Amino acid sequence: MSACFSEKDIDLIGLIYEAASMIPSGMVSTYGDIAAALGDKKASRAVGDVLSRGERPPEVPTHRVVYSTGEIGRGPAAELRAKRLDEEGIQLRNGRVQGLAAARFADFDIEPVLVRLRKEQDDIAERAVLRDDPQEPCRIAGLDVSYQGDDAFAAVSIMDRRTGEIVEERTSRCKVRFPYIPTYLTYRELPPLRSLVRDTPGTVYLVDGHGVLHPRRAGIASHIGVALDVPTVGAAKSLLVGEVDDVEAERSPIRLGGEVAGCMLRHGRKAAFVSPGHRTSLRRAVALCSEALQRGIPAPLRRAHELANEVRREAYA
DNA sequence: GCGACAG
DNA sequence: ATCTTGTCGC
Repeated sequence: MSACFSEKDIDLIGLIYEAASMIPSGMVSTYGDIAAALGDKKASRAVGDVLSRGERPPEVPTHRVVYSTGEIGRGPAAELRAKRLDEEGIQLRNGRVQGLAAARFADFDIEPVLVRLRKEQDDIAERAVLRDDPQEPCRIAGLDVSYQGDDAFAAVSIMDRRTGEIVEERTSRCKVRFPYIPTYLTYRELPPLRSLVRDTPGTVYLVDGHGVLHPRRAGIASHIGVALDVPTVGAAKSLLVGEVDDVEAERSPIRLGGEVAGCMLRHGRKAAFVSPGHRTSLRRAVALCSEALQRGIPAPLRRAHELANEVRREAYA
């Protein structure tokens, strides 16, 4: 059907390695340079995270990537980096690259993949249906992911709406190939979650993240809903975009772009930020989360979170 | 010191 | 999200 959703999962971590490997000896780049080459300078922190991780291939010249100030950081790792840069003819002084402009490499021959992903999100937003399915949901599923380095452990926990009992649970495990980047959460968590989502009539999926409360109105709940064609609701623990009308209230509308896009459900200090994902109205999204709310978190989400943590701990015991 | 954008 | 000891509170 829609070919744009069946493309292979993006290996952004591999692309970051590729980009860093393009920096010639004797030159340096900044984390922001690589992020910009990949299509979004906002991803510079993620680039830094990936290049600092212990799991990276040893041949990747991570020492050639520095802060925008030219600084290389402090500590034992920086000592080694300074040594390698010195061997390559880079002048350092007080832990900072001298003449950064002259030694700077930014001509990366690589696809700005994040630009393409933003376009895909725009497409998801256009396809998202913010009206209720005719059928009233009888089961509420919760989806969550936990991590151990680049190992992802996902879980789904399905609650019967009448009895409140958990009637089905499954888990999955896979390697992560996309770092956490705000507004691109889908590309990190969809791969581990995909196999847990079934198109079962009467089941609505609560996702740990936002629906339309997203800069492009395409948060992970919207994305999963449209891509896998299931009803979804976003329920996040903190806000990404939008403004809460009354933070003090137990329940308050959240405005985005001049309209009410979501709702805050507060329970003491904790709050759930709810927004529709797909095939669900804001009204129903709030009703579902509200009735399942347990200490500030919808029960199926809490259970999925616990389950994902359990399998992760078992795997690393 | 300011900004601080889900997990 | 994860890293982590003790600490605060019900």
